[in-house]
Amino acid sequence: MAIQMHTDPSQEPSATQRAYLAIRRMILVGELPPGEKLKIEKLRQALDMGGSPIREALTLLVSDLLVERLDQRGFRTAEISPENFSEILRLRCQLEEMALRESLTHADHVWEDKLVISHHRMMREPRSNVERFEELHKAFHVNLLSACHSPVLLKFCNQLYDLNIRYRYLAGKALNYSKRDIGKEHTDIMNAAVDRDADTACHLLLDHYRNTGAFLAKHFTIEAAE
Amino acid sequence: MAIQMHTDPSQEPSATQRAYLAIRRMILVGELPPGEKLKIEKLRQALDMGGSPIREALTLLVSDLLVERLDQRGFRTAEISPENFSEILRLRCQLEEMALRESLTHADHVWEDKLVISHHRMMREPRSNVERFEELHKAFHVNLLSACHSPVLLKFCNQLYDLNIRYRYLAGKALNYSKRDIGKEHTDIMNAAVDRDADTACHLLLDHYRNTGAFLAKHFTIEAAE
DNA sequence: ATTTTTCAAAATATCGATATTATCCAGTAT
DNA sequence: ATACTGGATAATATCGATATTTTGAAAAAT
Repeated sequence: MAIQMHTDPSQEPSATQRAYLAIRRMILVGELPPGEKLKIEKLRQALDMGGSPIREALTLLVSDLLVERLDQRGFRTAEISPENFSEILRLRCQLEEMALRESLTHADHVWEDKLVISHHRMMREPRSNVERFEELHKAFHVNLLSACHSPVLLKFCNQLYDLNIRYRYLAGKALNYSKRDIGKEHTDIMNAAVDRDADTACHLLLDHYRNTGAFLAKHFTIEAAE
Repeated sequence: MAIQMHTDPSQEPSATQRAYLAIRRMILVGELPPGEKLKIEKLRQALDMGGSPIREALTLLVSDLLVERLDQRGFRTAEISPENFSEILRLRCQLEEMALRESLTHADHVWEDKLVISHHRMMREPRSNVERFEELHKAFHVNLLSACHSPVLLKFCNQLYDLNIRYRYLAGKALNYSKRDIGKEHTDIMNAAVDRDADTACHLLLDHYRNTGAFLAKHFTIEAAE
């Protein structure tokens, strides 16, 4: 997360913060399609604020690789491509494996509790509420890595996670994930993690990512061929 | 780098660009010490421009982990710590190894020429001109990895490189690097890379980083104990 | 003495207006 | 027709001013 979060919920967020979260969401879920020009004036009106917080939010999104900045020519949402997708997947597997292994070596019972709770919440949420489910799904994966003592690595993983989730949204709801039992995959990962079995946990996690990746890649190539 | 560079040098850079480069430099070389409050008004006067480009530059620097943003309480330069330093070093070794191996598998003669040239320029530059030397030193290391087809990974490596260089500047000019022959280390790395000998090149590169790292870590602990 | 409250000074965040710069299209020349 | 040029239009980048918010210190209360 590029923005510092409030710990005090009574504080209402700054305009920049609101703009950041709103635009970020719109890009992730595909309301703002890849390559779309982001006109300050339009966003200004849509979010009902001045130009400064919009510009600042967009600048923050540049660092998340969700927005591109063209000097003197404004902002646009990041382009997508099969190469970019496979790069994200590859990097994600490598960095998350590092993070997961380190997380498991430091994992204590507080971590374990958080993990179990986030797993439970995710399993309870109906898949129909897509955005809410994705939120809980992300929370589960973040918690898995959360005992890793490397904030920079976690930041990278987080960024890559978001970039990947964007591709998942863009692929559309058409994703029934064929015959996979996603619930079981998560449960197995959690169990291996709770057992501190790093090899198994990493293996399961990366398979989980790669299976989804292969599925999405197929989807994109079909779409590109049409 | 977060900012889009101009390919056309006739264009003069935007105020934001100027501010970004200037402030970034000041942080890297230590003119703006760690944890320093970055007051818009002060920077505004120092760089002779309005507040907007300053804010935007600072926001870009947040993504580089060189500046921290505290919602409603402005900006400050990132703090340093021994933990942060060793994290940077560790991550750098892991990511640069990945990048170097991939770079070497794709390395062609254009890459090789660029590498040799940047090595030559670095070796010619007197160490007395610190900032200029560091620029060339960075160019050499960037070129080593430049054939890697993973822009995101390269971006990460670049960021980590800058974070590390900052620690080197902060440690001060007191660095004579004891008995090491830095020039030879670079030449050896280059030769292994030109031979496409990934194992040797990685080994030498990581030793190069770890030796400097150990040296700096010693320096920091001495300083912290004083 | 320590904590709490209050209030002024300082700094930030944001807005609206303006100066700059890019874009697009019509008109002209080839 | 096609390629270039000029100028109107739209969009961006930047500024200066204002509204909020934080900070720090003095006064009041425990």
